[in-house]
Order: sequence, then C-alpha cells, then structure tokens
Amino acid sequence: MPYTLPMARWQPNASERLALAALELFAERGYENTTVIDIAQRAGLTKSTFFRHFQDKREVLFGHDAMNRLLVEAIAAAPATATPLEAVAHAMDAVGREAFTPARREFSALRHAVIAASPELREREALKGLALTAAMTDALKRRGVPDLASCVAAELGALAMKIAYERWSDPAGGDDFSEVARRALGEVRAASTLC
Amino acid sequence: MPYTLPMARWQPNASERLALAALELFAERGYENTTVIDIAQRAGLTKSTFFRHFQDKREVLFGHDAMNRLLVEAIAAAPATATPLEAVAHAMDAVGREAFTPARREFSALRHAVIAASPELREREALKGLALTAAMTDALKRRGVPDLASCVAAELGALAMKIAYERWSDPAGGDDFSEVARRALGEVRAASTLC
DNA sequence: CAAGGTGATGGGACTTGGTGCCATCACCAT
DNA sequence: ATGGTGATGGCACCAAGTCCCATCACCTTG
Repeated sequence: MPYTLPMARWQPNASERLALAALELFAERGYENTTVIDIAQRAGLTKSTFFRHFQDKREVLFGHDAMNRLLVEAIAAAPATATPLEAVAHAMDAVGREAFTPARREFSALRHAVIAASPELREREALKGLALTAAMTDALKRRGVPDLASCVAAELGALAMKIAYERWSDPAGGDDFSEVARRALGEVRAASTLC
Repeated sequence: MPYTLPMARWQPNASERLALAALELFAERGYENTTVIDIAQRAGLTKSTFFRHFQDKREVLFGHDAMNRLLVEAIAAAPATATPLEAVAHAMDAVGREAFTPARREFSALRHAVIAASPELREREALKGLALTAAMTDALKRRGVPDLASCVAAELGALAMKIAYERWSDPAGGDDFSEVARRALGEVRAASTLC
C-alpha cells in the first residue's frame, strides 16, 4: 500500500465515548459501583481526561444542556399572539422535533432508568429541573408575560413535560413526543381549573 | 465544695450543636471553605460523630424534615369540604404556626442566604423541594383528589410557598408567614387562570 | 457490691471524588 | 527545521464518606 492514512493522534469524540461508557457501566453495575476510573478505562482514557470533559461524575449523564436553549428559543419564536401555555406547547413541538425523536426513545428510557436508580443522580436531575423551569420563566418574561404568570406557566409546562416524558418513555406510550406532550399540557391545564 | 455535680458523660444535643456550628462556619467562610472536621471541632466532637448524626455534609442544614410531616398532617386535617388549594392554604397556616414563626425569621434568612451561596447546597435544596411537593401530592390524593389535580395543586402550592418564604425572609416583608403565604397562594391562583 | 451489657463517642485505616501541576508528543504554522 | 498548540497521561494531594474497633460512664442484674 503506497499510502498510510494519517493516524489521528487521539480518537475522536472523547466526551461522547465517556458518556456512553458511563451509561453502559451504570446500567450494568449501578452508579455507586462504578468508579470514574472504570468509565475512563472503558472509553480508553484516564481519570484526568474525564474531569477535563465533565465537572463531576454526575454531570456525565447531563452534559450538554441543549434542552434549555431549545426551549428558550422555541418560546421566543412562538407567534406573538400565543398565550403563555401556547408558547410552551410550541416549545414542546420543538423538543419532539429535535431532542426526543423516536430514534432516541430507547436511549432516553435507559438513561431515565439509570437516573431513577441512584439518589445522587436524582438529586442532580432535580437541579436540572429547576434550571429548566427558570429558563422557561425567563423566556416567557421576555415575551412580556407578567412575572407571576410566567412562573406559573413555566411550572405547569415543566410538570406537563415530566408527565409526557414518562408516557413517551414507556414502550406502550405514543411515539411522537409532541403529541404526547400537547395532550399532557391540555390535561394539566384542565386540572388547574379544578383547584 | 462538698459536692461535685455528676458530670454528664457527653454534652447533650450533639446534633443541634453540629448544625449550629455548621451554619456559623458556612456563614463565616462559605460552605466550600469549611471541612467536616472544622464543624465537628467547633461542636467539640469529631468527624466520626458528625457522620453518625448526618448522612453527609449537606444534610446538616436540612436535617429533621419536620416540614413534610407538618404539611401532610395539615392537609389531611383540613375540612372535608375544602378544595385542594384550600387544603394547601390550611397547611400554610400550620407552617406559619409551628415552623416559620416570627422568632425564627432571622435564623431562616441566614440559612437561606447560606444555601443560596453554594451550588452544592442549592442542589440538595432542589431535591428537598421535590420531596416536599411529592409529599403534598400524596396527601391530596389521600383526600380523594384526582391524581392530576393533586399534582397541579401541590406544584402551585410549592410555588406559592417559595414566593412566600422569600417575602417573609425579607426584613421589609410581613411578620406572619400564614398571611404572606395565603396572599401568595391567591396571587398564584389568579395567575394560573391567565395562562 | 461486683459483673457484665449498653450506647454515644474517639480514632485510624481505607476508598473514591475532585483539583492542580507538569510532562508528553503529534499536528500545524512560520 | 523550529517552535507553538492542545488534548492527553501521570502523579501528588486534599476532603468526603465508610468501616471497624477501642473506650468508658451509665445502667441493670445477680
């Protein structure tokens, strides 16, 4: 062979490899029985490199935070005439289109199960949930929605999203996240009038 | 002196002493600049004893979890004719009567400021918030409120409580937590109809 | 009164998460 | 060629958290 392809000095996608290795190991032996060194070894890397890519061990399952940007942009892009909850529904559509696609349903379900099995991971998820509703609240305020209404709409939207996520993760549930989420949002809205 | 009083083998209230020492040190130098050994030393104890009283370093500021019981019992004790949010208001009264009393306002404000200053403590607080709304949801379900309505009412109640707590902690705010909370709950209820 | 049980504490060894610093070495521009 | 760049490896170190055993005033029992 006249040519040898230039060998990349490092294998690509270090972060993704670490995240995948972590998910696999957590699913196999549980979060607490997996050390950071284990994760790094399975990804062909070291502890140092792990902490260069993730702030801490929990963050490896929550890394990118793309969801917040997605929601904020979709809420901002909703038609000016939309009510707060309609803007939230618009954001759910975007999530179904770009994040919770049918192809990622199985992956999401596994990730969800792993998180549910570990107190530490549930705690981190609770924090991410707060950040998510804070981001939605902010996005609604920027639409001119009054502060309190923004808080309430974001809270109801986050609740609907949690419910929708659980239904969508279930193999028996619907395939299209947007549909499931719009229905959940409608139910939440209806329930809120009964309080 | 003919008598020497029997010296108790251990100073009493070890948990409380640890919690107080921790709050003081966190306020003085910050959570991250305080080690568990520092806390134990100020309380006249050791690291071993600290971890015998608290699951981890964060828990020392969240210890007893009396709030959940208080809310659950008050919701259960609300008149059978009360709507879900009225039952929540009933619970707010109980909190103002037994937990957030005027005498503890300054203490609560300090604790709140310490938590707000540390990411790790905010994360634990997020988890406690989830547990709190879960407890309220459960208590409402036991009143016969439908599942979804229970979720929504608990979520709105938790939001109102958060808002009320912030206003009540502020020296410029009202003195009686119950009053502040009932007003916040009314505002949240009104805002929810605008979504 | 003696003997033994109890329970909160002290203390030290050990694992793991997480930080900091420096060395390495293919790639790249000059 | 030469030197800079940037992702990585490796090591020392600190603090959180676990385990296990020793201690010793108090209490019960014979």
